[in-house]
Amino acid sequence: MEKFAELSGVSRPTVSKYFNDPASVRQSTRARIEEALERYEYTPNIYAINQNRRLTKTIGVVVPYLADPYFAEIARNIETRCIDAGFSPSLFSSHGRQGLEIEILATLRSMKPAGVLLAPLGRSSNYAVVEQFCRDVPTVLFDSNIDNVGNIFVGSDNPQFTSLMVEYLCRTGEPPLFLEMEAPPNPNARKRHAGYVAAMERLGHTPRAVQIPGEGWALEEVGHLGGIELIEKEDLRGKTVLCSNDRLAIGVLAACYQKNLRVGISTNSDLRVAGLDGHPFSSFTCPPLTTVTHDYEAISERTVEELFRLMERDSPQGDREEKLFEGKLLMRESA
Amino acid sequence: MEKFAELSGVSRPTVSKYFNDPASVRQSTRARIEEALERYEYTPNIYAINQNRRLTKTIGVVVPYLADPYFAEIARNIETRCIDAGFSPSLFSSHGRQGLEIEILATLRSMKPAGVLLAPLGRSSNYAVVEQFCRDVPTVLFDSNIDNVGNIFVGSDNPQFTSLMVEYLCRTGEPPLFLEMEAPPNPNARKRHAGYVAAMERLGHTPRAVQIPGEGWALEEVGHLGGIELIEKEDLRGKTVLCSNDRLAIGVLAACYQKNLRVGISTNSDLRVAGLDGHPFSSFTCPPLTTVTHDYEAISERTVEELFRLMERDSPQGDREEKLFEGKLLMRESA
DNA sequence: ACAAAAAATTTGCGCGCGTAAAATTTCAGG
DNA sequence: CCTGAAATTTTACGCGCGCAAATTTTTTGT
Repeated sequence: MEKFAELSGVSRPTVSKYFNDPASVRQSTRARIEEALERYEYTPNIYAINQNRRLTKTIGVVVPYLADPYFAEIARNIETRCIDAGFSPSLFSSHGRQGLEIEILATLRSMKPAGVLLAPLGRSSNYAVVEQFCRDVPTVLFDSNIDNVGNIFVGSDNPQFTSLMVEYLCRTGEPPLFLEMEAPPNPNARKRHAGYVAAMERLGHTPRAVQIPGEGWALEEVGHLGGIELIEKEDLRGKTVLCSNDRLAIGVLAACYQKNLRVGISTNSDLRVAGLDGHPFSSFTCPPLTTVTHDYEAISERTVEELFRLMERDSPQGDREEKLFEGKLLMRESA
Repeated sequence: MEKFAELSGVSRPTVSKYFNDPASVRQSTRARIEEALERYEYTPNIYAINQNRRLTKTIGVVVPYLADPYFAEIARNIETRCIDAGFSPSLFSSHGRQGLEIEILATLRSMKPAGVLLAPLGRSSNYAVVEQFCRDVPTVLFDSNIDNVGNIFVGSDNPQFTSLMVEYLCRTGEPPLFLEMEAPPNPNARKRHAGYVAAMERLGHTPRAVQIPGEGWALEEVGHLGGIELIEKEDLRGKTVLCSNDRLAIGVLAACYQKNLRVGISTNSDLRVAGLDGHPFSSFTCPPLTTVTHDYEAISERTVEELFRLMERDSPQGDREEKLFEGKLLMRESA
């Protein structure tokens, strides 16, 4: 950079200024630098830059499980927005492991990121670690809320999801039973459960939640095995099964197929199956899955937006905020 | 670090050595450092480290489209291996865009990574850029091969995939027609096509490949629309459809369902549908998808292994190597 | 037990840049 | 044309560390 500054005929700090904000130098010097830039090609060393800057231009993005299409889609969306805003997103997946999440937060901390978008593991997050992290680094929590942690949470209104679906299902047929994992990796499951119970009671029905065994993120498999087991134990014909999420539902659809049960709303079907999430591939199941979808665009937009707002005001002021987005019912053929 | 070294009673460079490799200092000094570490908590500044090291401990991982479950799965696998080997993987997705891939490679270049695992866009990669990158940075290409670029490629033997499947399909029923995209985002499609034609001819059948319109990475949708169109144009009953990949097949399954065609090997089915890839969710389709699966474990293991080998020998020596893994037939119910 | 070799540690140096303060240039107003 | 404030550029310094060479300590061979 020293040499490059010489070649362009200005001092090194001026060149430094230029790279931080080309508009901060006089038009004439800017022209000189840009001209030299074309002739000598030079790229500032990001490590030297980041070492000296108090805050970098990096934005950390952490999701609990990147091989889940829902998070893959959200991450893709968020990444694009960060890039467009002139930041360099740095993507991490906790792979469902608490230890990794802690490590990632430590790494992130040392990266001095301008901000972090964190979808925590939730139930299996280390509360104290996440809490302290949010206190030190401008962080927007998304997808999974953790009570009283961080300044802001952006996500979906999970009870509303279930409520919406329950109302629809009750209006159009048999009240649903609720299928969920015994130990769901994602804490939203709890809220969906609560939403289910509330909605059923509001409508004058008796809620019935079925817990199926299994843990981890292989949700389709859990749904499949649990579905098989349920079908063998109980005649599901005429009934309606609302799954805690689309991936479980996909597994249940597979189980129904295997057990020769026709799923759908048509008169010659045996039962209805519905999911929650608006999984990217949910419209290609057989039959296409009726579900409540997140507003992916809105959530990722708002998440990024709120982070930028948080980054600007350096004071960790004010009340904790929660921005919840409602889901939209996708009526398809499975229920 | 200066202060910390004082507190632990050794010189700063010794502490530096300790952090680079705890085994490189004497047992007694190591104990002193670790003791001090517990009392004063100190983390080296990664930026300062990376600025001064000629090569960092970073390993770049680039995939063309992270929201594709296949890449998500591979990336997850690879990341884990890198972490276990003591490196910090840095994950990037090109999101299917050439411009982004170029940017990512530029970023990566400035990150001085110890090595890079690159699954290029393929057809729409900028040949010159990728080629030069592989020349400058130890890089293992995977998934998509680019002729004569880089020192090594690790991937699947695509012609063998198709060949294996065609043989199976011909042995057990009607010879398949081949369904593929007009403009597939992934170059492996070409090899699968070639493998299909070769296998069919070898078996004495007339190959027939059907190109369906569409581009980009929304493969299920492309398969779905293309499937619908095909079904409307032609009676598929009694036939066998081999799709260029599982995601297309999932779309085709949806199309069949919608058009009231029963897919499967059972006698009361209308047609058979098969895919290629061993998509993570392919066993949960209705019916479960018959496919040829990549050896995910072996590929990711080998990919990482070869990178480490490449990193050790600094000379960019020798012939270009290609490590191809055979696929395994997964006989399920769809074909 | 002693010299030579090997291993570990320390000294000295510089990496490439941001940033505050000082020096310079530019520009408006009279 | 001159003065002073504002905008811009330069000077001076230090960030936190890796690395090579020099020094010290430990190990090895006889």
